[in-house]
Amino acid sequence: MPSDAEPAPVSAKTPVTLREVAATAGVSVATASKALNGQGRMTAETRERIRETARLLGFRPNSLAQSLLRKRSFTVGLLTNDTYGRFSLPLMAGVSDALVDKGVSVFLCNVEDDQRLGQLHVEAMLDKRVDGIVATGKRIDRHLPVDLSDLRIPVVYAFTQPDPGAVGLVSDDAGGARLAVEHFLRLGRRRIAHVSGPASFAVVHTRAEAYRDVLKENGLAVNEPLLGAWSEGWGHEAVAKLFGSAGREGWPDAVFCGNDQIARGVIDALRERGISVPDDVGVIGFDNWEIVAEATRPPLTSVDMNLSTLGREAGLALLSLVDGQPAAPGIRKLPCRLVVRQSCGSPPE
Amino acid sequence: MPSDAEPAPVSAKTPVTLREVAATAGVSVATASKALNGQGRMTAETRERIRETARLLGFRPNSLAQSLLRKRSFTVGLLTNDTYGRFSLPLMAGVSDALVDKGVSVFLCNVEDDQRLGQLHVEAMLDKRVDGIVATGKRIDRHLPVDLSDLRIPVVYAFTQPDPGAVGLVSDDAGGARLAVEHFLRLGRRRIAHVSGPASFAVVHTRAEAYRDVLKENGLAVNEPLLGAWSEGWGHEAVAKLFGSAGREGWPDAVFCGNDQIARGVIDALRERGISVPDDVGVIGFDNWEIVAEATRPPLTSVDMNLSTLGREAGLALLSLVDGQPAAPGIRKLPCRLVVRQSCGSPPE
DNA sequence: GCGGTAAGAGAAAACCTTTTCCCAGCTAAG
DNA sequence: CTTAGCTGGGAAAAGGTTTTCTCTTACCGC
Repeated sequence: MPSDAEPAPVSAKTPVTLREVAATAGVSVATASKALNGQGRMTAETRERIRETARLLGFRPNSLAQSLLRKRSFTVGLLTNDTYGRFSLPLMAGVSDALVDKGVSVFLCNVEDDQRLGQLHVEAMLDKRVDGIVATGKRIDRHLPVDLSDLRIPVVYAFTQPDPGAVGLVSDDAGGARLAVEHFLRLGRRRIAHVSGPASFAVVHTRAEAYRDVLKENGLAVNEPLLGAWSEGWGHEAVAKLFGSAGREGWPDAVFCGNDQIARGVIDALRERGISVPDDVGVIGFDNWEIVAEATRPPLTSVDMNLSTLGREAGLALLSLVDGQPAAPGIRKLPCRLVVRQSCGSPPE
Repeated sequence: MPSDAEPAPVSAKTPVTLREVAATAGVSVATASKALNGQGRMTAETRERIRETARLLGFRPNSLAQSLLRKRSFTVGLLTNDTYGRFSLPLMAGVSDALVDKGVSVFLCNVEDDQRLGQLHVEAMLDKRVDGIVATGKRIDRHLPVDLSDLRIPVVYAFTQPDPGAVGLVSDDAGGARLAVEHFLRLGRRRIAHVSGPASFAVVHTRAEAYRDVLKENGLAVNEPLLGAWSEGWGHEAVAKLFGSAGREGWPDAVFCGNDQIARGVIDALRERGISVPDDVGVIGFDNWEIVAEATRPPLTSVDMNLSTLGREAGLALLSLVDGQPAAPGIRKLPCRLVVRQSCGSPPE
């Protein structure tokens, strides 16, 4: 059979089964299976011949059959209530990236804040025998609208409130805030204000606390943080409060903002008042939302929560749990990083 | 056995099989299967007894086994190269929403622009026997870095360039642009400018064409569209070009922008020049990116591409393809809608 | 030449469900 | 009483793979 090197029919109309490979190679399915998996004992030639046959036929094992037998589906579920938000995006991508290399696929499950939807998705995942679940959300201090506490499969929580005794990963918000305030200090700024979001968010207090701590540690006066909304509008208002009164000498020379939108509002408001950023006042944001941070004038220095890494770590943690490695329960905090742009000025040489 | 109504052990440590249900109910697995699926013939009591047993035991059929037999996995893949972007988000959510009700789960596959990653994901999906694939991207005029043209499963393209002869869904950009320009006309504006993104994008030309058409149809002068970047910065520059020269009488009284970021730049730049929006100039954006549109001062009227609906339609189209309904190949355009805020003023009573 | 051993390969069970076919028992008609 | 027809339910195959067990053959040392 002088066949010219025919390419593997990678997209044959009907999938080729192990049975066919075995028949073509003239062996039993058992032998074929072992040859392809590197199991069992056989002559090197036999093994190679079978492998070659499989390659030629474009054989790909049916995952469903494998999963059924191995009790391992190489599939995990990703539960989120923030499908439209920007936090879960890098997180989801991180999870997916970490897992695709190991042959694990990810089910995307958007539950909004709907109990029924959550139940529906969890049941669908369980039926499909996912190996584990990553639960993620838009707020560190809120639960997803589903109960994952008593499942027979491992669950990892990322950027959402974990059940007690579970494995959780969150960003180190306190550390992130520290990064920002200490950056200001290194640049010689001393009158540092903090403008943040609503008091109902846990991160607002975590960051505010860290802000106070750093100032105290350095013997500086602590201004009570201004809490409001996560919006540009609040940034404008906050500037009015901070820079409205009295003489220049009472004004802050730095504003640490709870997110990038507030920071944007602050920068715009300062410009409208003729106050220069970064010459008169330095500004740092939080989230490092590039599309905002790069559009402010000047571009905004901001704290990045490394959500993509967080997702990646969550994926890996889940995987090792699935493999039976016992993971230390509790919340693990992953460091943030400061992305320096031009809203703080340069350090004195 | 006076058992108190014990709740179904919904999360038993090991899944209950049909075999166990059958044994408990004292029938064969065949009968049990038929009872639960409403197939076969048996006394109503038998059927009910089996169902009750299954409920009590918390039986849930193993999807893997079902899929293997039925050759239908109730699983589809969602391929995207825009995991970080905001276009695919609502789209993905739409797809997922449309399918979860039918018991279909969605694999999230982020391929970036990486051929290898694309190949990897497609093979993983094929191995897992997905019933079909939705391909989506960040640009209507670009291909994903994978070849889906010769798969044995149906593929639907949404918001990305489809292969010839395939089913594709995109937003009606021309219609969207029309919506914007005609809105201006209804408000009595006559000197309408168009500021858009880079010429390398197909949508830029589609929208510009529609812009010209509407003006011509109404016997108005057509200003050549200003093409630049998708950024706020370009919005500022464009304002300098449009409003820098000559006397007020040459200025536009409306600017239709290619996206919301440009629109934001335009609005900010106009304010800095003391030109009032909407009194002197109306502004309309494109994309209806709420976080931007609601932060402009005044809030931005914008064209929404209904991406969520697009995703939903794509999901449903794929499903009917999977069910063997032949779908008309070619590109289907879904209408946009205009979301009116305050950047254009009110219509004359 | 014989017992022992190891290599090479296959048969069959297992995973869990669905579906087709068949059987036993009963009723009613002839 | 025989036969046809129906009813309720079970046996078994199918789906594709992995794995354990078993079998055959050949080789080695004595």
